[in-house]
Amino acid sequence: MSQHILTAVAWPYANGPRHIGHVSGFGVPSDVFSRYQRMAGNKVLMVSGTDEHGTPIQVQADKEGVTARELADRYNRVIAEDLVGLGLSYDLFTRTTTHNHYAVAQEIFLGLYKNGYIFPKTTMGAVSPSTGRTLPDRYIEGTCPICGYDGARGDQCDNCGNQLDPIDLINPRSRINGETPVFVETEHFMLDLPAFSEVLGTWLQSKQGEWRPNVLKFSLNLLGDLQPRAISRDLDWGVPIPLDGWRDRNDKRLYVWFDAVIGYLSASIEWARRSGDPDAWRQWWQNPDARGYYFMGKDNIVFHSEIWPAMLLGYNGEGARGGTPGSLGKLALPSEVVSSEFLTMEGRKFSSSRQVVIYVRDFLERYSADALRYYIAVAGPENQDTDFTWSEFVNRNNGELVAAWGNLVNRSISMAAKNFGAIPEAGDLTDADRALLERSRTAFAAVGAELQRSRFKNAVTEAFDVVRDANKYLADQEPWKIKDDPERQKSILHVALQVVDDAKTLLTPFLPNSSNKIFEMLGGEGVWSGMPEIREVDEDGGPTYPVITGDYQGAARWEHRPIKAGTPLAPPTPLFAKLDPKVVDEELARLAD
RNA sequence: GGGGCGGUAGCUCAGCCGGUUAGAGCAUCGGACUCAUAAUCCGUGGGUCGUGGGUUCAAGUCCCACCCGCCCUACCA
Repeated sequence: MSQHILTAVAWPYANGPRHIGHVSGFGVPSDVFSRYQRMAGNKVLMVSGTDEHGTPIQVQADKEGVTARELADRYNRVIAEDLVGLGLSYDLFTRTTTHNHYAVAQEIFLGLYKNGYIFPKTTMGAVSPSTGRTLPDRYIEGTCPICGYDGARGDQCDNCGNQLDPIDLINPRSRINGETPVFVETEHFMLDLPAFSEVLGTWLQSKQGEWRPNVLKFSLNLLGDLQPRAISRDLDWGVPIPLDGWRDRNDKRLYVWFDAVIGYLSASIEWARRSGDPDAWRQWWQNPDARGYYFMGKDNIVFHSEIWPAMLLGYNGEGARGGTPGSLGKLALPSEVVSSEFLTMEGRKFSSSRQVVIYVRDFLERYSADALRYYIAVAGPENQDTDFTWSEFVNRNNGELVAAWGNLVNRSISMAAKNFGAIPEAGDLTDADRALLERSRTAFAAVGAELQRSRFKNAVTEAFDVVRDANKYLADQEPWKIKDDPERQKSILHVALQVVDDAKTLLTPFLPNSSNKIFEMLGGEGVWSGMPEIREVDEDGGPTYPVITGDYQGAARWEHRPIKAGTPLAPPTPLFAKLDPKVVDEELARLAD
């Protein structure tokens, strides 16, 4: 039965290029999942984009002497290129600075407002006297009034751990330019999260046994002390507040997190419009059989398991204050929040400022996308923080991708090509032949079940067990020794090639580039698993911007398919590049800079 | 300070509701083979499961305390 699957991928923040820690959290897992779901016959809509509003972007733009818009334009493109390079199959990767996104974000705000879940409140805020801009708590530091530590941040003292109010800091100063902030009254809009604690609790409880326990436990725990949360900011960079008297103010904008999570919906709507059927998005958001899977790193859990669901419930009129759905109609909550832990780098935290970082684009300049995808799938931070080391990367690449899998493909095709020039016919099968064929066939259900649950490590490990068994089979059968019995030799190579073909299917979600090559080597025509591309688009003739999209309706299906005897075979070229162990030292030297 | 997660072989990691001699891959060592990017296959050694208590016939697996690492606590996945 074909199902509608929304793959909602966390929106990368447009303040710099992506490093491999970022893509190990939201990128590769979401793509593996989506490719699998498409192969399984489901209708996948995979959306995301760059998150371009907020104070950090404004601050960095000021620092570089450009406008926030210019900075966002730059990194929107850089990030899109990073993600395309990895082969991430977004149906639409867009951005939050589109007219469409502004309109949808404002519609959600209005729906919540009309249903009584948003209310105004006057608070004291810190303002930078020279720029007139609000200073978020994090951008203020000073002496802690409790312990006397001098480097306390406005929201918390790192020394004694106490939560602080920036107005209490002794000698407060801006971390941006050192000046002393002034505190003024400012009016903001608050999202009434407590009005959702009961309905969120019921909803979360229903996910027991389905979600990863760490995500669920964390989310349930937050329900205890939900507080109203400000969803506006004193800033001129962001989505305007769509109320009379506010709309035209250039000093008030929606809080970046409020608008960013709406991106999942606005991107779905933009995709539908570009596809020619403006209502197509409803199949993923209003169809009771559709499922929505959200992929992110662990620091994002609260926004996806608490705030975004609360916003949807409020828009639907399903919080404690009741209400009616807004003009878009009732919207679906996440089915599952899939969160990754963090990747560390040679034992240290990723840090762009301290050069403890590997950018995706630098990585892809020297190594293949499949090599990185494989490493993240098999050794990534799925259940706990994990450490990326270059020696581990080289070992995995050389020992598993090249020696086990690449070599199996190469030796099988090479022998068959040399001896028969085509896929040979199978004669009578022995027990060993049947056992191996059975092995790869049953792997589809086993690997598929793991992928369905987002257990990528288990999935790729099981798929690789087939590869190991196939190498063992060849070692046992020794087809190179039985030159006097070409019929038997044909059978063995037919079986080996069949299992190679099955394994390439099993590995397609992880290694789409190399699986596409194997598909061609074995005589496949057309596209096996589609790859993404960047297209320049615009909105009603406005400025163009890049989006990631693609046609992913390839031939790939999650099933065994018989190879055709007689298909011509050419001598193969290696699939994966073997790495010289010296690259470990070279890469470590780069880090030490 | 509050909350969450983790600390298992040299390395990177699996171990669901507690149950026989704690697993995988890589690395080490020994052997076999030569179709293949010297790749493959077989065998071998290696861990008082962070520390200290407790519950139990039985604990890596439950409870308590502590140590260490990481995340969130109004914006670095």
